[in-house]
Amino acid sequence: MKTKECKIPEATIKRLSTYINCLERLQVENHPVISSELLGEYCQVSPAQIRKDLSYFGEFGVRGVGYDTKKLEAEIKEILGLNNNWPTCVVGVGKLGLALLNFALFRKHGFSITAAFDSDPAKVGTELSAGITIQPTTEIEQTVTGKKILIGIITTPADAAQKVAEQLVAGGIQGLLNFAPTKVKVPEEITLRNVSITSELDNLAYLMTQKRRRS
Amino acid sequence: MKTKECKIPEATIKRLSTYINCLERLQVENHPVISSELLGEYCQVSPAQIRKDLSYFGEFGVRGVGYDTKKLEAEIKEILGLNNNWPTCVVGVGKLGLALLNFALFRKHGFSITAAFDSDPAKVGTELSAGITIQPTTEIEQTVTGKKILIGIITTPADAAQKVAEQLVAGGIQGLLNFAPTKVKVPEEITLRNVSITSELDNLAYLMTQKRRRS
DNA sequence: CCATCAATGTGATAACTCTCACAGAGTTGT
DNA sequence: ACAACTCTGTGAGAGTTATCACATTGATGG
Ligand SMILES: NC(=O)c1ccc[n+]([C@@H]2O[C@H](COP(=O)([O-])OP(=O)(O)OC[C@H]3O[C@@H](n4cnc5c(N)ncnc54)[C@H](O)[C@@H]3O)[C@@H](O)[C@H]2O)c1
Ligand SMILES: NC(=O)c1ccc[n+]([C@@H]2O[C@H](COP(=O)([O-])OP(=O)(O)OC[C@H]3O[C@@H](n4cnc5c(N)ncnc54)[C@H](O)[C@@H]3O)[C@@H](O)[C@H]2O)c1
Repeated sequence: MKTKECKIPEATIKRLSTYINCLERLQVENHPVISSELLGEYCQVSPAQIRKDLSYFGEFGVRGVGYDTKKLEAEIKEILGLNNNWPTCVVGVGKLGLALLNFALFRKHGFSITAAFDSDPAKVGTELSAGITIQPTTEIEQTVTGKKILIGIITTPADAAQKVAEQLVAGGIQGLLNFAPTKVKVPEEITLRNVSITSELDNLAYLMTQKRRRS
Repeated sequence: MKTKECKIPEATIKRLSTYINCLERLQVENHPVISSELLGEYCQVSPAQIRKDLSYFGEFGVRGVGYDTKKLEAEIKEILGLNNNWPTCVVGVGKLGLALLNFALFRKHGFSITAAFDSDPAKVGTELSAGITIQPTTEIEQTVTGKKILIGIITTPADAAQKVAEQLVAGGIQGLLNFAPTKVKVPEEITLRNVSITSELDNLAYLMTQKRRRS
């Protein structure tokens, strides 16, 4: 795998992630090989876009034939770093945190959730399905350090997010995925992504409103 | 509110949604007025970007002063169409579906979830907190039509997503938010957004891998 | 072994999005 | 009433991302 340049569009990375899901399904459906044309139809991306996305990282297809689904999936996982094992923890075991804790696809992408934290005394001590016990937030720092956890998922209410982020950073976390509807601030060396599910719905409402106004 | 042109960047819409959350917090923290500079710091967007985003839709600030937080929030909600009431339903009341059903921020943005469906006979009939009872999927079409539901949220496993989408469309749905890791196909007149939480984590892994390789 | 064919990989180009710098509107103080 | 000042709104330009068209490559079959 060669990485020609450092300027890969963020949108490309997002698409690579969806290609994986398509490729997995294609294998189940007995397609050992697929063209960019057909893959594009599957995941609703133009064929040229797919080829361009892949060309940033190397040549993975066979001209005149297409891509080996199994091999391409492995290559993309390598590109994204999903062939590593990423020790991950969840802070805030509420409705959303519980959903994420039980989300099977995460494990398939290399993320293994090895700890869960909550501030609610009633929840602390609860053993979750995966053999993980909910720990108090006071143990965040030492557990993250001790278990060498690299990724932290924040699913606490908004007003707790900043403090939780700081505790995770103190423990030596390297990446944070924040679901709380507030932007947390962390040192520059920490990789941070804020996820806003609400904005997806808002966007839907906007598009629908546009259509309505136009007609 | 004037809409000068039709070509609003998607990124702008996404940011408008986050501005709302910031503006709400600013009001609670007793800031009746805010400059683009400070708002930018709050939601980690450059001041120029904020002004440009807003300028697509009109003039909302007072020169030399800034923006009225309360008024601006209302304006943005109007722009996004969040001042309407959006009757919404959830299909697939699993871990994620339940989290979304109980998510308070949705209601604040104008989305009122008025029905929930699941194919699991053990779940059908369960009364959820909001006074909503889980209905069988066979009732999707008639309920969507009867309750004039406009938005459908799909949180079923991937292999059920397409069929569910078709049932919702048959009932007259206008917008779909799909959380299943597969792209569903619907008629052009339906507004569709696919949400991929996995790709957010994948993206995080990619960024972290980049940093690691660089050093 | 060569001709034919299908689908990739990519440079050029078009489209889109963000950043910058500043003119000018409105406020505040004298 | 006027001057000094602050922060908005925006055109112009830089930078980024997607699309297009086609030359190129490797497979396939006679
Ligand atoms: N539920 C959703 O569908 C959804 C969607 C998008 C974003 N979010 C956001 O995700 C977060 C969690 O949502 P939820 O619906 O799961 O809420 P929830 O109330 O069900 O869960 C929050 C959990 O965080 C715990 N908590 C509170 N303070 C804490 C602290 N300081 N340290 C550790 N844990 C703490 C609570 O005990 C609770 O278990 C919220 O910020 C919400 O806005 C939720
Ligand atoms: N859990 C997460 O954190 C998460 C994150 C991102 C995406 N997703 C996706 O969201 C979807 C749901 O995830 P989950 O964790 O809630 O799974 P889940 O298994 O907890 O829930 C799925 C629910 O869908 C119901 N269902 C199955 N077939 C159905 C059908 N044909 N019609 C109606 N309902 C049906 C099931 O009975 C179940 O209640 C999956 O596609 C998953 O990939 C989940």
